[in-house]
Amino acid sequence: MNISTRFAVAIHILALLEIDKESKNTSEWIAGSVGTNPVVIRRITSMLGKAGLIKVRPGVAGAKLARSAEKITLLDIYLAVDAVGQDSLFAVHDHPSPDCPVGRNIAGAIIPVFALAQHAMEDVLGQVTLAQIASQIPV
Amino acid sequence: MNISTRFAVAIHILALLEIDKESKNTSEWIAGSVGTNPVVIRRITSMLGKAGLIKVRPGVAGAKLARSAEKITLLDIYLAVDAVGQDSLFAVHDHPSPDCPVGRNIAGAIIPVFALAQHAMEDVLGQVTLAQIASQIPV
DNA sequence: GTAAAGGTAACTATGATAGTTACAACTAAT
DNA sequence: ATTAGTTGTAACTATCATAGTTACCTTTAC
Repeated sequence: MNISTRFAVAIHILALLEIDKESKNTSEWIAGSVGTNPVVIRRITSMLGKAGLIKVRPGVAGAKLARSAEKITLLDIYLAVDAVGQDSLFAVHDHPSPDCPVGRNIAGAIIPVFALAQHAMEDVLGQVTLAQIASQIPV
Repeated sequence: MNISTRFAVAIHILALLEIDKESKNTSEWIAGSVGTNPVVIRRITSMLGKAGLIKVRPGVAGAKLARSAEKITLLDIYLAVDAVGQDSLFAVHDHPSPDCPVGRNIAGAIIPVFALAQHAMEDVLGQVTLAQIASQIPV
């Protein structure tokens, strides 16, 4: 079980926008770099646009970062594309028995730990900027 | 996208074995507490047994912890049930273009960050023991 | 030998993902 | 104003993991 490539593709798209400011960066062009279908790209750029990370307009070719790459973290991207729902990285079974002490209390015991673990992961993402990723890509 | 309930159910099973040492703890009994089918339980106890966390024997009712609950962390359980493959919490798209600088280098730029993030999450799990979980369940 | 239990294969239903086609809506250029 | 190019999005498909279920073999205890 893993987090959708949607997240990795979103990072790819934004890195491309940061680095290749000359090209038109249409969904078709981006799709070529990512190696997928333009609709997949448009689905993701639509989410990135709604989250305010990029500026896209219907009918007009290309997309642009809405703010500088230093001010976009991987966590921003992760949240934008809904990579993992809030506190839902770990699923918990739905119907433990209310007649058993363990069944009654297990969710309460593990959910806080799951939340801590998820937040630890997200904190790492929050400390890495798009600029840092882009800086590792030679022009 | 989230991590299978298999992990939460495994914790539930082990907590039950720790707390309810009197009952026979057959797969059917455990299934009642978890609220699922006995085969689902047997699938998981089989994995826990192969990982050396519990002792189970074909034909003989019940399962027992193979070592004390203080010495079993949630990370041990997570690894036992293969909740997430090694360094595979985050998926990366397969076919970026080798003709594009971003396509060529994006995987190398993000995979180390993904690994750090996953490890941060796993570290939290490694710091919580089964005994701590069990202690939160009133008898 | 028999009853009770675990181990496991096989099948189904469900849900998320990713790819694809199709088309409406929009913009810019002429 | 028309047209070409582009985005936005719905709809459909294929694939995969999960979880539930039935069935049956094997093993153990008595």
